[in-house]
This record gives sequence, structure tokens and C-alpha cells, in this order.
Amino acid sequence: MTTPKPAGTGRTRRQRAPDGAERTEKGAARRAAILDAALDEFAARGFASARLDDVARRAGVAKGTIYLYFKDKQALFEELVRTNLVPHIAAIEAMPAEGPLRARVEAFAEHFVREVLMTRRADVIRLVLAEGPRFPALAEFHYREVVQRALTALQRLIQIGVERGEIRHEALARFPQLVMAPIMMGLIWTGLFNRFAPLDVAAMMRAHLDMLFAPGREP
Amino acid sequence: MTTPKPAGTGRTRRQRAPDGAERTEKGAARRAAILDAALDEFAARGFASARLDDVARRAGVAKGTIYLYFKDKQALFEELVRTNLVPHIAAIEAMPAEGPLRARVEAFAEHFVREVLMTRRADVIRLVLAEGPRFPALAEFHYREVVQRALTALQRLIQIGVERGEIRHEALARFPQLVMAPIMMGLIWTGLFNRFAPLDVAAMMRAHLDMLFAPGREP
Amino acid sequence: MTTPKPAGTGRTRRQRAPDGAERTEKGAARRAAILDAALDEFAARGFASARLDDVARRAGVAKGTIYLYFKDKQALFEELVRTNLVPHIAAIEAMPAEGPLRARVEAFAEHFVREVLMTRRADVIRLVLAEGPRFPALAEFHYREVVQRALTALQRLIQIGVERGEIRHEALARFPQLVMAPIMMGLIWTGLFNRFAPLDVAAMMRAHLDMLFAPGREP
Amino acid sequence: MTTPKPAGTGRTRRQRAPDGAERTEKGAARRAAILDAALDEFAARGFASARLDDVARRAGVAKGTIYLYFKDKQALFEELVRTNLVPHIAAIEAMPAEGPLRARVEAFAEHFVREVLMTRRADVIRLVLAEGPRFPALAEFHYREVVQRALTALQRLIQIGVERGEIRHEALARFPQLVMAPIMMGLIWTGLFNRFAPLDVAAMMRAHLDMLFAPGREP
DNA sequence: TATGAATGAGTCTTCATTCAT
DNA sequence: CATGAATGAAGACTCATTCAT
Repeated sequence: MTTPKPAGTGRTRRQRAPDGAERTEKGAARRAAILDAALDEFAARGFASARLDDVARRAGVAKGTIYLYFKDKQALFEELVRTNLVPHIAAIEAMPAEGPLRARVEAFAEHFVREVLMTRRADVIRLVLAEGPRFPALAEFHYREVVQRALTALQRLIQIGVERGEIRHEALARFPQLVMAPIMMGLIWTGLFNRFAPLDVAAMMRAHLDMLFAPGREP
Repeated sequence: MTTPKPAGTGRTRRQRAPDGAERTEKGAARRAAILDAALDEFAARGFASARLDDVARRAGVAKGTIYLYFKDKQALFEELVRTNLVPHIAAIEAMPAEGPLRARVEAFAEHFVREVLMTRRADVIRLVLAEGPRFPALAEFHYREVVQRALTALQRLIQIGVERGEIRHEALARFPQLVMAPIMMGLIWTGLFNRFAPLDVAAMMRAHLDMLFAPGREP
Repeated sequence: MTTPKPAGTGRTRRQRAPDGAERTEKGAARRAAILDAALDEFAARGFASARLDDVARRAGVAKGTIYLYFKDKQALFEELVRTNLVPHIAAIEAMPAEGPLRARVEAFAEHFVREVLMTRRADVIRLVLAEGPRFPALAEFHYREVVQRALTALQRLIQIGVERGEIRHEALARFPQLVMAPIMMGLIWTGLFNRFAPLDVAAMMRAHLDMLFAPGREP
Repeated sequence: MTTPKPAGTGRTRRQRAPDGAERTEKGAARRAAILDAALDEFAARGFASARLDDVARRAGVAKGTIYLYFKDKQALFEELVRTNLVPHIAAIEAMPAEGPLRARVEAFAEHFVREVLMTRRADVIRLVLAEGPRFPALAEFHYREVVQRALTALQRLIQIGVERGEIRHEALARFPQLVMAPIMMGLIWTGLFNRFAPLDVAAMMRAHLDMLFAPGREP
């Protein structure tokens, strides 16, 4: 797949005016280390039960240092969610607009599986699912900057597919979520049940796309 | 739909030896009230942040009373999850085995949507998704008693459909999760994003089934 | 002096709806013990440096217990100030309205010296002086319920004295603070400098009154 | 009034060996800026709650810089108190020794009101009152270098007044505090209650002096 | 059984102080 | 001399759990 990866893996991009420490190279690295450690801890224990003490230890800094980079626990958590996925959405939106539809949708899905599902970014999404209800602002951000943008891109693709006759199920254009559903299912499954029944999400997704692109009955 | 509801509404069935209080009628009612209140609180704030104080207040009992019925917070939480969904799985397994496949799968889905998705039981599933990683025993229980049983029932149905030629996509038999995926998507969506973009899960599910049961090209 | 002491020494009167623990006898005693301990700690270290841990230890309760009776450190502090002096103001206002002026003003001053200056209540005033600027609501309360009421009572007395010709300095009616000034000076002095130069506040006050009531030049 | 101001504005005079930084012109200015900022912060929040961070920001230096000029927070605080009032005591002691008593005491009081009460130096005294109990060395210094010297000067004046017959109340010589009491009252009042009931301290002081110098009954 | 006051371990957060640059 | 990032000790506050009544 020719995913135009954004420069850098993204975890530590900071466009906003640096809020305290971190103008320096080392500052940025520290901020990144903290976010990184925080992701691990939040993913493992949930927002409420994660201890900043552990985040600090894991990041190799003192407890107080965290507060040089983030206002408080919640700000750290939100920053985590805000910075990890957006770059990949941009990548997805920038995917090449030519070629057969099936290939493009496949590329879309594959990008998602490879670059999100199989990385620690999956944990970010799991965190949004788990903690979203307690962080409405975060849920909204995630919706607007991730979900909506991804679904809109997908919808555009589907529309073309429907027009070209490559996709028979026109309802898909109304429910682009249906394309993503198995991926979300995979996300959840791998997080919860993989040790009981491993699930080959990529294979499942391929089967799913086979259905979506199934040729209809000849007239 | 002809959902064979199990006797009772299910929330507080307890087959096991009563754990302390509740031999009496009132005891059972109290236990039920506590579980009920706990579901509300856990759903609203998550396991770690829910306060037993609030559970008690909501249930109309004293804080200490909770400990007469449940060993501790975790036991209350696990009991909640263990008792709420299983009866409905039994109902699903018991669904009539005749009629056209499409109708049967539809009934399956509709039961799920109506009896789970649109009730407070959806919160139980959301809780499992959110808290499962911290409660492996619970995740396992949920897998074995809910997920696996539901998927097995579904798989049996699909197999028949494939054999009868009503379902063309044989891969569905390997990935019965594909049938459930939109429902899970709906569960998540309604919990997180409904205020931004309401999703008609039932309609989406119908569209999804249309795809699953799409007649193939004539040979 | 015939100070009509209000029933009880006042420290633990609570008229307001008891806010949590304390409906019981023991509850009230505990609340009192905490307030008592808090006065000691706040007086010794100031609001910011006093540790609730020490307050709890001194009161013989656990740290958490304080929070059953008071919302937080500040509420404890404010309650302390609000409850300790007001009863004595009432006593002062209720002082008998007959007799020679000099005797009445003397009684007023003596009451203040004996019942406030020489008791731990003096610390309450010192706390108001020291912390008032950080607790405007408290300063206002103290002004309205203590200072203003005391000065108004005093002013009434002075007015009578002026009318009867027992007090020649009419300006006193405009500046009743002048009567209290030496007492405040004594309050401060005993708190800060007594170990270097003990000050007999009562004697000083008598000298002061001698000035106030000094007979004028014969015409 | 002809206050013989000591050379310089006084705030940052240091006779002692410079503690580290400041041999240079700029060093002295910085030290002064820090002391100045510290007075503002300590006055506003009290010793314990004042943040050196804020002091540094207000002084326009980095936090670490404070430690080049002062050993620690407490040393900064003590220095503040030690340097701000003493020059004015010297001025008071040096006040001209001729003229009518009343005028001289009036000058004394006026100097105090104008040069202390109505300046930021009043905050220094308020700080001593509020924090003295926690800084015994400071309280002692303040007693010896400010209070005692001022009272001694006052006492000398009073003694002369008594001898000359200008002051009838001989007790004043034993309690020179009585002269200062209204000023202290004014200091406290303006700090705490001025917004509820403004107090004209100068007028009050004049009334007070009228009493002190009231001519007695003719023999 | 039921209560709810009491406990105290556990965490976030602040801020004086240090120190590498 | 000056900086300001980093540290970590200290303290307010919460809340699951216990237990006397």
C-alpha cells in the first residue's frame, strides 16, 4: 500500500505554542516520553486508576515534571488523544484518488489496520471508547477530527463506487459506518477476547469487502 | 418479534446460594435495587470513579448495606455484568428454528437491538468493553457466556443459510462477527456520538442484512 | 463584674442544620474537639501552614473524620472564627444599662479583657487580623458581627456619657475605636512581645479610661 | 513635616557584607527589585502562601536568581522586615528636640501616619503582626529595633511633657503604647475593614492627642 | 439485618530548592 | 551572575471498607 505517511510518527508533534518547558529539543523529547508513558498507563489501567507516579517513573522523570508539560492529569489524557490519531486521518484523506474503487477502499482499510489497529494507537481509540462519556469535549474532538473526517472520506469513495456501479449496495453511502464496523469490532475483539479466540482482523476485513463489492445479480 | 422472554426481567436473578442477606423477599428486592443503582453509577462514571456512596443513596440503602449483599465493589460490579446479559443469550439460543433464514437472522438482530441496545443492558456491554481489560475474569466470563454463545448460535444459522444457498458469502461462517459488527458499531456510536450525529441503528442493520443476503449473480 | 455569660462557653454551639455526622451527642462533641484542635493549630502556625493531620491528631480523630464535619480546611477555619466570638458580643450587648458611665465602660472593657484577651478567643481575633485579607468573607463577617456590634454598643455608651457630661471628649463618639485601641494594642503586644516586655493590659486600660473620663478644667 | 530622610529611599540599604551577588550597581538594583516584589507578594498572600515564582516574575528575574541574593524564602522575608522600618525609626529618633510638646508628639504621629501607615511600609508591620509568632527572631528584631526604639523616644517626650505639666496623665509615661494604640488600630482597620467603614486615621489621631493633652482641672 | 460514623491508605498537586547550562 | 527545567517532599482530600450500635 502506498500510504503517504506524514513526516514522523506523530506522537510528539506539537504545533501549539509550547506551554512551559519544551522549547528546547530535550523539552520536546521529554514531553513525548511523558505522553508515551501516559498512553501505556492509561491504556493499562484506565484514566481514573492510572497513577501519575507510574507515568513519571515509566517516562523516567520526576512526578513534578509532568506538571511542567501538562496542566493536570486530564490535560495529559486529552492531549494524548488529540495528538495521536489526527495525523493519520490527514494521511487517509490524502490517499491517491485514482485506481479501481475496491483497491482504494482496501487501501483505506489496510492503512487503518496496519497503522492504527496493530499499533499502540489502537489503545488511543480504546481509551476514547472507554472514557469518552466522562470527557465530552474529548468525545466531540474525536468525532469531529477523526470519526467524521474518516467517514466523510469513506463516503466520498463509496459515492463514486455507487456511481460507477462498482458498489451495488447504495445504502452504504448512507451508512459508511458499515465499512468501518468490522474494524471497530476487530479493535474491541483484539483488546478483549484475543486470548480466547484470536481473530484475524485483516482476513475478516477482506471478507467484508468481498461482500461490499459483491457483483449483483445480472439484470 | 416473538422473543421468548425468560421469566422475570432478569436483572436480579440469582441462582447461586444467596450470599448473605437475602433469603427474604425484601432481601432480594434490596439486592436488586443495589444492582440497579450500581449499573447507573458504573455506567455514568466508570468502575473506578463510581462511588459506593452514590450507589447506596440511589438504591435507598445505607452504605454498609451494600456489603451485606456483595463482598466488595468489584464483586458488585462483576455480579452486575454476570447477571444482566446471560438470560438474553438463553432467549436467543432458544429462538425458533424454522422459517426463512433472512427472517431468523433478522429476528436475532432485532432481538438484540430491542432488548439490549435500546435498554440499559447496552450499558452493561459498554462497561465490559471499557473495563474488561482490568477484569480478566469478567472478560472471560463475558466471552464464554455471552459472546461465544451468541456467535455460535449465529454461526449455526449462517451455516444453514450457506447450505441452503440463501447466503452466498461463505466467509460469513468463518466470521460470524461480521453480522454483529454493525450492532457493536451502533452500541458505541449511540454511547459516544449520538448527540453530534444520530444513527438509526435498526435501519443500518437492515441495510447490512441486505448485503449479507444479497443474491449473487445468476450463473 | 456581672457578665451575663451566655449558656455554655460557646465553642460548640451549632444552630445551623448539622451537616453530616453530628446529630448525636457524640457527634457534637467531636465537632467541638476538632474546632478546638484547629484553633490551636491555626493559631500556632497560621492558616496555610497548619496541617489537618495535626489537627486530627490533636483532636484524637482520623484525618478523614474532619471532612465529615467540615467541607474543607477553609470551612473549618471560617467556622472557627464565626462561632467563637459572636456569643460574647451578645453578652456585651446585653450588659446592664444602669449605673455610672465609667463603671459601665469599665465593665465593657473588663469583660473583653477577661473573656477574650486572656482566653484562647484572643487567638481567634489574632487569626482574623492575620488571615483576614485572604478571607474577605470572613473579614466581612467579623466586621458585621463582632466589630460593628461592639463598637455600636460602645458608641451608645459614649453618647450617654457625653450627654451626661461624664465624658468631655466628644470626639470619642465619632471614634469609638479609640476606646478599644489599647485593647487591640494589648492583644497584639501579648501575642508578639510579651516575652521581651510584659504588658499589664488591664492596668494600661485603666490608665486609658482615666484619660477618657478625665474631668475637664473647671469653668 | 521635615522628616530627615536617610540617604536613599531606604528599601534596600545593606550595610552588611553583600550576600553574594551585588557588588555591582545592577546587583543592588536587582536585590531591591526582589525585595520590593517580595513585599507585594508576602503582603497579599502571607508568608506561607506567597510563591517565589510570583516574586521572581514580579521582580523581573528568574526564580533561581532569588537564591543568589537570599539564602531562602525565610531569609528574604526577614530581610524585608529588617530593612524597611529601621531607617524611619532613626528618622524619628532624630526629630528636633525643641518646640512645644504637643507639636512634637504630633510630628511624631504624623511622621508615622504619613511615612508608614500610608505607604507600603504599613504592610511590613502587618506582616510582622501576622507572621511574627512563626518568626521569633524577627519578632525580637522588630521589638528591639522598631518598637522599643520608637516607644523609648516617645516615652522621653512624654516624660518631658509630664515634667513641664503639659501632660497631666502621668500614667502615659508608663504606657507609651497608649499613644501609639490608635495608630495601630488604624493600621489594622485600614487593612481589614476600610471597605465597610472607612476610617480617617489622621483625624482619629488628632482626637486622641486632644485627649492626651487635655488640660486638667485647675487646682 | 441495617445503619452511617469513622478510618486511613492512596493520589493528585504544589512549590521551595537545586543545578546544569 | 543568570536562567529556568527538574526534583521530590509535603499536604489536602477522597472513598472503599469496617464496625459499634
